Amino acid sequence: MSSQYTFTGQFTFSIDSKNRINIPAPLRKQFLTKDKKTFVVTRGIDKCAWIYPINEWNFIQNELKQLSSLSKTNRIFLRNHLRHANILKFDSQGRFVLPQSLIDYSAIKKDVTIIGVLNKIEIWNPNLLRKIDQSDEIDDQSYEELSERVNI
Amino acid sequence: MSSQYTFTGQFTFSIDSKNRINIPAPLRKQFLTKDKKTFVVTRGIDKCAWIYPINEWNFIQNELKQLSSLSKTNRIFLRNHLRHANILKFDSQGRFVLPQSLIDYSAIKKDVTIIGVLNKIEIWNPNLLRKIDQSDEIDDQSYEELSERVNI
DNA sequence: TAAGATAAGTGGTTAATAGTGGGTTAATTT
DNA sequence: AAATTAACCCACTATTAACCACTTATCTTA
Repeated sequence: MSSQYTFTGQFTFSIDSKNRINIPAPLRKQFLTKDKKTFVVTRGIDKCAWIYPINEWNFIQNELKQLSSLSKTNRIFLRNHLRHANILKFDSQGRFVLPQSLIDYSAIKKDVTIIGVLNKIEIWNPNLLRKIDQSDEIDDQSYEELSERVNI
Repeated sequence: MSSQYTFTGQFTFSIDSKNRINIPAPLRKQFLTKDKKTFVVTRGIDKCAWIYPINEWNFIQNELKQLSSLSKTNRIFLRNHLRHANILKFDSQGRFVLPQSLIDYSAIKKDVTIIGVLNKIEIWNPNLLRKIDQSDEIDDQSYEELSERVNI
């Protein structure tokens, strides 16, 4: 079963003196109906924070349970993805406080860029994202491979 | 399954002081019956904006959901295709506001040329489109290749 | 073909919502 | 018990969305 969430779009907001971040209204709306206001923030694979709605996270946890801890790669992967996961809610204004460890990991200062990526939301330092934009171009070979799996 | 939409034709309209663009009536009619007034505007591959009716976009989204974020190529691809996608509705007059980021990307000033391209609609800066017209001629070889796949 | 009626394109005003900032109290923690 | 953190509340401003109004074009019908 695929995700019921369809986060899209990009927004640039600011983080305030109490480390609160506002979730853009278009994204926030999807939370209110489906699983109230609970979600999980954790480390992204890139240098950003990932936000999953709680029932999306539950689904991912089930996927992770399939991985045997006999494999070293699996052990490392599991550890790093679970230890930084924080279960949070947002306040009556639609904001949440981003844990200090994730602020550090994502190198977030004053402004944040928030991106909807279907089943999750990414929180970035705008400058870092811009750098990634320029360096992480997809080469033709990768596009060729993608084209065999995705038809858009 | 091929698309149910058949957008065709070219129209030149103006964008107003509030960044609103009117969808030409002939194109607009196809929205009203099939999926109300919701659609997605995003970056075209060329320097223009693309509009997809929402259920057309849902089809694309389902394809994208197949891609795992463990792959770096997939992450980049997903991010860059979803971040510029805005889910919008048009107002009671049949207009919508084009997000600033897409105005910049498409270099749109005062006038816009709106083109129907089967399952999507393109929004262009008229001058840019004219330039493309002149430079982007299809050579004979490419036509030969096309002829093997499309019978018109 | 002329006149009325309808629809289409454009413009502006008002009301609601979203983003941001801060303060006060309750709850933890040390 | 003091200090730090979290929850809750209120408030200001800017942006956005809903609403109304006018002009031009197109269609209909006598």
